[in-house]
Amino acid sequence: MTKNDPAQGSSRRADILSHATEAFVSRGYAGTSMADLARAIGIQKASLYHHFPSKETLFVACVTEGYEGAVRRLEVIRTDGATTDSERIRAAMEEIYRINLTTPVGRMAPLIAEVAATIPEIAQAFHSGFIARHYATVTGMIEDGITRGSFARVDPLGMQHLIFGPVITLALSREMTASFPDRDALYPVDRIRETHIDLIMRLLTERELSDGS
Amino acid sequence: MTKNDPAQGSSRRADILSHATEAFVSRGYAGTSMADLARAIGIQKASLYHHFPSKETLFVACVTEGYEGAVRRLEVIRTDGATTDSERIRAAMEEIYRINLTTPVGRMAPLIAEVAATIPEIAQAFHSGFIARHYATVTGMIEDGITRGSFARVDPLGMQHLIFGPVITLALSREMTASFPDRDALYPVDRIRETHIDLIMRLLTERELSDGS
DNA sequence: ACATGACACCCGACCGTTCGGTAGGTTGAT
DNA sequence: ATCAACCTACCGAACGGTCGGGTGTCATGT
Repeated sequence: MTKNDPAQGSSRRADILSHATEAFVSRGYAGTSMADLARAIGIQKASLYHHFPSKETLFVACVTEGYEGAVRRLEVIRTDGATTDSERIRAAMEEIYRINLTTPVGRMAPLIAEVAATIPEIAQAFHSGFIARHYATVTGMIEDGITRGSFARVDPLGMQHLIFGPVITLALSREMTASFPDRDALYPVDRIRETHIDLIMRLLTERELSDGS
Repeated sequence: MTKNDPAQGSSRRADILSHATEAFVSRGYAGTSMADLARAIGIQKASLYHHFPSKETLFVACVTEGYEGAVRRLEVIRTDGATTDSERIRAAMEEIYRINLTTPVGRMAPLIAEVAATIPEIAQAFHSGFIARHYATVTGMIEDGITRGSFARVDPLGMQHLIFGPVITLALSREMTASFPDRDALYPVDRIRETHIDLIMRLLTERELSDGS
């Protein structure tokens, strides 16, 4: 009958956000009900509405408050002057793998696509606040390397898709096969990541090749 | 009051499937209601249940009947003996772009991930029926090329992710930004595809490089 | 030291609406 | 006469959201 969490002050909000993010990411927006969510947290539905005025508001909070840290960590890697261009790209790619495979942020893209038609503002916010900044940071690192002569003159846009595409697709594939007993054999993260980084580094540091045809 | 479509015979089923696929793909499984779907098609909800006994059955039909043609077309490209290994890879990649960007099949992966927990059979079917066969075909083409000496000795698994990842992510990105006025400028399909193919061909046909470090 | 009231937090019960699904009848072609 | 195709009308359950009220905390006035 007493207050559930007297020692923690207002950690309820963060508790709700983490549970809601996990639920939205794994079951979709429409597939997540406020009643189920409240049950998972261990409070009543009306208490949920005390912290967030609507399901949509809760969802927007999950998305926007989820990516801030991830964006900043990648931007820090770019401005880290203590390493070489190649080492920075490698560190950035390892961070991108970490974000997309071990945090819910990387599994949010399908979620945004699902609600983009009904909540257009969320697609704009996610794209300008997370994706565009993520892409711009990596593209900037590549352009830095080209300017300094460390990298071959590749198309930064093409490289951007070659760097992010496999990671995001891998996160989606693992999400889709989460229940498979042989998931880790089908999608071995460490091997795929190392091979991926190796191939990207080859393209970035190769000497100019003669144009094929 | 007369029959709606007297000339078409039993095209209603195909009509339902195409409308349902589009709805599922753009609004998610839970976000698609049978009533809305019936309204979009122009029939009553009970008529929907005349053709499909349940929402889940309809969904499974959308998925399984959606990828058969796509898989076969790619397998035909592999066994086409009239072209070189490089031309086959190029043709396969163009077909992969076409499938993922102009048909609903390419946008189904997030959908499968959404329902994987509640309908486990669908994830298994989609993975073994579509993804695994798609991957195996491309991996096989690469191994063919390596065996014949046309390609460098790359890791087929790594190349597989480098080939499919950017395409699937591009389809997802364009889905997510469908309402943006500048979507085609943000994600210019033709330029991204050509650059992607070019980079893949470079990796496949490059002479052995000295190992960087 | 103590009463007081504002406040954050949470609850059980309930609202109107929509959900997936069903019952039973009508139509039109074979 | 039969039967696939389609209809109107309806069901119980679950949905997002609201209501009035209960409880513990804390700053304040006396």
